[in-house]
Amino acid sequence: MSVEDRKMKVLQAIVDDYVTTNEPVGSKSLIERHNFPVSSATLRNDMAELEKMGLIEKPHTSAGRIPSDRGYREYVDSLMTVDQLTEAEREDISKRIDTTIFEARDLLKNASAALSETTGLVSLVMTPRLAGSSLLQLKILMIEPGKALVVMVLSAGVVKDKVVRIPNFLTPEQLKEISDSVEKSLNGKPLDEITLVTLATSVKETKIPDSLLNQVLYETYTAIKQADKLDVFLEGEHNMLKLPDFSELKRAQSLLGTLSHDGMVAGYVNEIEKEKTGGDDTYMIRIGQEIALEGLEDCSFITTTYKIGDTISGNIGVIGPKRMDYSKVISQIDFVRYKINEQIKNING
Amino acid sequence: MSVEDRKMKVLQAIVDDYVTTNEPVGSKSLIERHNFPVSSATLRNDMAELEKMGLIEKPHTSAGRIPSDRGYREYVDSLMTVDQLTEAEREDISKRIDTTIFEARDLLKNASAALSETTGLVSLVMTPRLAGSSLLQLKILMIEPGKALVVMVLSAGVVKDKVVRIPNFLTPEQLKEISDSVEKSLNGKPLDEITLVTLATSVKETKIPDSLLNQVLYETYTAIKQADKLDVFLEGEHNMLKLPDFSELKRAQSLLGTLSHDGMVAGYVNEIEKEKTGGDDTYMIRIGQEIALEGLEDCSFITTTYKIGDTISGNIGVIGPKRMDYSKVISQIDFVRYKINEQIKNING
DNA sequence: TATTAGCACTCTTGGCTTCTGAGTGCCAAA
DNA sequence: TTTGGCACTCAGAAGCCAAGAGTGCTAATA
Repeated sequence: MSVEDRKMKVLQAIVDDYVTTNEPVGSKSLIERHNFPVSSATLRNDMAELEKMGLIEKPHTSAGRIPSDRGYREYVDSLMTVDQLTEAEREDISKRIDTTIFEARDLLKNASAALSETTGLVSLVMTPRLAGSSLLQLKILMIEPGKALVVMVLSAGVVKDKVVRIPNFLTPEQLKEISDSVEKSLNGKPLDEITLVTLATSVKETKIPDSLLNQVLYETYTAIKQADKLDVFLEGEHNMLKLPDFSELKRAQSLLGTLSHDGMVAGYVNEIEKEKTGGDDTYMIRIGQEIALEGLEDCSFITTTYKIGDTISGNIGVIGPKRMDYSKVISQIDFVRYKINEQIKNING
Repeated sequence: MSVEDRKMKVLQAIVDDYVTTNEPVGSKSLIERHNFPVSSATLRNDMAELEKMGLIEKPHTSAGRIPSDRGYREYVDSLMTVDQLTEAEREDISKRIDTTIFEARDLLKNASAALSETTGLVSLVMTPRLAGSSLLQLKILMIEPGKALVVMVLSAGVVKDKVVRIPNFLTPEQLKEISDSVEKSLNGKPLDEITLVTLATSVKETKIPDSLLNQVLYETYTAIKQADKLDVFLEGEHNMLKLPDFSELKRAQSLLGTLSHDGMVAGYVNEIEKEKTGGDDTYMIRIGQEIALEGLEDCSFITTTYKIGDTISGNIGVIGPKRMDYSKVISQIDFVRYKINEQIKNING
């Protein structure tokens, strides 16, 4: 084994040990726990070099080493081995997923809960990105005078709806006329290509007075626009309090404070998703300082993609301390993702 | 002022002081802050008696006194004066409430956020209790073969829907036939009086084969039953970490752990709502040990009722430390409740 | 009887010191 | 390049002490 190889083994050992013990790891305990065929003095030299390379660091002079953000990065990119879950672990996750759920949103919530429970971390699920999916049906139903329900069916059978205000004296027949023309002309159009103008042209031939028409169109438009809004479910925030990493109240405060702004988190996940290079089944991992959200400096994000049909996708993942068992967590996310995909196929098939 | 009266004044002063300072309050500082026309020794005697009565207690021998649960109860029931919010405070809350929201659920979420921000505590909003409200419309819309949307309009214009599975080869016409008969016969019926049998009799006269019919009926039934499910929104859990009352990690852990089970919290609120004696605009206050939820021994619940129309109601309130400014919080809840009621009237009117 | 001054006693809190042990860096030898 | 050895560092635990806030009790007083 070359010296370089050994240094990497040392880094790997440091990460592994630190993740399990949460104690800075020193040369002596490293020798004890792993069977390096060299002395502690040699490891000390290696560690000094790893530190020079910026992969590990000391909390203070006379302490052991902990991985730096770059150290974790190296570990995740090159050293870590992701192994399969055991049958029991798979079984455990499967049990938590309710196979009777028939609506995507509920399914995602359920999966999120399952993920947070099995990892003991914060789980994160983004609702599907629908902007690019197309409108297959659109119905405007009269609820009562002045109030209607816009129901949209999108690609892959996703259903969205919204209650809207309409002119009081619009009759059900008029509404149906509008609804039918809009549906006819928008059918198959991607959501993000629909504009107020598209809508207006679609009803040119109806005989309903413009003043009435306009409000209905505008409300319908907002309903369509709202349909592709991204929601995020965060679950298990309280798990973070159990971790020694957040036993300092201030850290916990700032972490949970930030996580409470789910819009910000959603925005961030969406952001990094755009920068993603690999395929749908790869992982986005963001470590420590790489995360551009206040209060998450000591955290890592791991997210991946689930799919609804061929085109629609969303994200699922976890937020945990930098010091987490990346390998295990990744395989857990992977299995949950697999379950989601499977069940969605089930629903749509 | 009689001796008894003074003792109550002393209790009141102790609660007030303790709420603001979070320090056990002693006889001397009591004299300093309030102008009791007696000496500290007299107050010491009074305090000894209040302690005998179980209204205050000592954390340890040589500390000041803090209110006991019963002390808070006495304070809340008889001593506290609830005063109006200032114009600025009202203004602040009003600003946080988005008046463009048109759907009850969103409105409630928004109000919940507003309440949590202004109180700095955890806000709690229950979705409306719909079990007793009646079904005004019911439509089953075909989404794609095998999949339909059940849309229900309830009293006061509340809309609920659910995607359900239907037999693959059921035609839109058949579905419409079922939908129409069901709607016709259920029209005006309270949700909780609808059973599978009611549904079955409503479609007796259709010519659709039973095998097809049964699945649709069953799914419709589950949709109706699911419509009156109570949800609860908790917001601002992270605020609790800022309070000195939960600076001990263990308390914070167990509190947030329990709050993460929102089903349990919802169940509990529903429970105490049933026991409620006063009118709709009264407050339910539960203090410390009175709360039958693990981890909330140091908390108080304050809830009240908002209304949708004349019959439908739900709860809104906060969860905070026992040591909170009851008077202020109550007036804040009250104002948010007022805003909700007002805006719902707006929507429905 | 209700109130008050005085006093001895209690207990937490915060500051200080000391001690211990794990860990480091470096040097000289193998 | 590796190793044994050694002096040095520093966080954290343990122990100690003094200060301060508060109490209960007693005896005197209105």
